[in-house]
Amino acid sequence: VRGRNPYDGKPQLTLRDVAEKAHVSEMTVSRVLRNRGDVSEKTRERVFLAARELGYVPNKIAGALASNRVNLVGVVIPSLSNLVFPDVLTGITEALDDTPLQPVVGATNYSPEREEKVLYEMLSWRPSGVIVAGIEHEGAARAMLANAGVPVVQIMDTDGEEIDAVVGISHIAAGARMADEILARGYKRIGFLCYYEGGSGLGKGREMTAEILERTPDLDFLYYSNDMIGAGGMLYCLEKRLSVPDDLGLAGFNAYEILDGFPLRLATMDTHRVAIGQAAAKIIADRMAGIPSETRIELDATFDPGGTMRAR
Amino acid sequence: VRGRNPYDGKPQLTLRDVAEKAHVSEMTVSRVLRNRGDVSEKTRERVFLAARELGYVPNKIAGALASNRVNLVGVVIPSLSNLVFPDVLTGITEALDDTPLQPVVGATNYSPEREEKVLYEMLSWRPSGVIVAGIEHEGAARAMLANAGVPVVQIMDTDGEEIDAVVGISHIAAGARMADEILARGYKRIGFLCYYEGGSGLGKGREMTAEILERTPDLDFLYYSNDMIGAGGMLYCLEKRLSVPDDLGLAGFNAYEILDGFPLRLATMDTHRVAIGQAAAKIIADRMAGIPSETRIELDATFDPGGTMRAR
DNA sequence: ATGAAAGCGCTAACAC
DNA sequence: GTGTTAGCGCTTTCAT
Repeated sequence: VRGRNPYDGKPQLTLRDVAEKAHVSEMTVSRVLRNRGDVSEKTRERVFLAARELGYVPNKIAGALASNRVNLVGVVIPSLSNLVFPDVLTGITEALDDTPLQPVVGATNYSPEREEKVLYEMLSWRPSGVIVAGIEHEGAARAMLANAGVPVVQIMDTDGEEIDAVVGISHIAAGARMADEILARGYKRIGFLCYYEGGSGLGKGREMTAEILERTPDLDFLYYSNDMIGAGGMLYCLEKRLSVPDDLGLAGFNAYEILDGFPLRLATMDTHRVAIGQAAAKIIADRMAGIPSETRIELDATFDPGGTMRAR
Repeated sequence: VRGRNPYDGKPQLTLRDVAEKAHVSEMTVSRVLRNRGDVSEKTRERVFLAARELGYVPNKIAGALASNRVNLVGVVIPSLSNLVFPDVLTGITEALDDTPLQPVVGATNYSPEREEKVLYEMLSWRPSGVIVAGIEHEGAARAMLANAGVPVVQIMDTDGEEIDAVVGISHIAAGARMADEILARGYKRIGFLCYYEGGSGLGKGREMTAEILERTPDLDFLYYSNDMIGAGGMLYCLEKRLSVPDDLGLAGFNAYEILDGFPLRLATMDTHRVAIGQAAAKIIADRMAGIPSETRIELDATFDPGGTMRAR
């Protein structure tokens, strides 16, 4: 009588099926399968056997509705193609690994409208918490997060006002630190190259570097908005036999591990993305466990001069 | 009386709340919010207004339980850090974008035990379909997939027996094709370097290349199991001023876009990962729509000699 | 065009 | 240690 998935051939197995086979009540089966409450070793074994023989897979939808508990953590990030975010996810996964919580990822493709939609979808599954990239949320997105009724951790950037909790680095401070280092090493004419990756970062880095050096040949430092375009620039400079780091210094941002193995190590700021993911996930796990937690964790980006900045 | 998420302060808004505010039945609200059935324009507006003013977010858990319909597609892949899989996901997302289906990703970290667990978790949410990387599933994983009762699409490799449907390339054929090309270009002493990425592929490629050339200096071709270690090897060879591609040819596998911008374009096979994702997702979407679909889609990997193989 | 009733599969609470 | 009961918030079905 009731709706069934159009594709579905056989009806799904329920607790009742297992209960009948094991000659116990549904409740006992439920207890065994969740390791909850006291069940005698004998019944426990009978139930496990029955469940295994039938190939029973519990229905989490029903369980979640009944218990009002959904052990999912929504993670809303711009993109999986940007190397930054898989790193964050690694940290989140690690931190959640010894909890019952599981991450569920949604990508916004850097579009605020899409972010709103993804958030709405996420929240409609009533997750135990939400981790969302960025601190500048406004309008509907901010309202949804503020009214989510679950822990909300904004990550990556701490320069702004958090809705609930925030974990990240101050990009302003990180930029200032890099500027200090550049000046302290005696570079004077500094170019800044900024590109939000869509296609190949390396190729774009080459292009942009060629262009800026043509336009302004007397620059003695190039600061790139991320390591990938920075690495492209580096390859270009090496090919043109420019003297790096003496006549021309280079620096990127993020410390991508993927670039280990390049001819020169690019100067960069390590933004500790794995640690950010870990800390964010820990906040949610702690809140679920009733442990009070920080609402603002500001990590320090770590400067690394690599081989593309001269000594100070 | 009933359980509530321990973190939950305020009770969640229900259809009932919206219904009361709009002076209609829950049923009417449900119809309006799902665009289902005939509702007069006037009530429709009243309902939307009430829902918006309250900030109502529907509870998908309840909806899914009642309708036995979950518009999620489980995607089980080894890792998000391996560049291959974000590409596949891009394709999946694209293909699902104009359907009600949404992808949900689980990572196995190349561990069969973890894959089993991830699959079990996925299936317990009763998704509309499953896309899983790899065709060699055995034991519990195979049984779960075979009995899932929903479309199952195995992706990447087609060399094996599919459970339900399969989309990918024949890695055997791709390897044979590359071998043909290597031989046709007159290379004679061929080394094969294989590494499943964990850390930096580039660095590993350098190391392995140094090692194999030391051990066997008279090789005239190096075939890498993937582009990333191949690119590392290429950087090493260029630094050592080896004559590529004349004295030493190089080839990788996968055609990573991220490498565009390297000094030389590495010879490779394009494995069409985005297309694989698209086709896999389309199979599931079609099945949901009742459209019969292929159960075996074998794409041809495309050979690209790049700049690291001499002419034939 | 709208409403009433039943129930999806499971779990919290309580009884025994 | 085990069973009984009620009900989570929604959608299906059927009645009006």
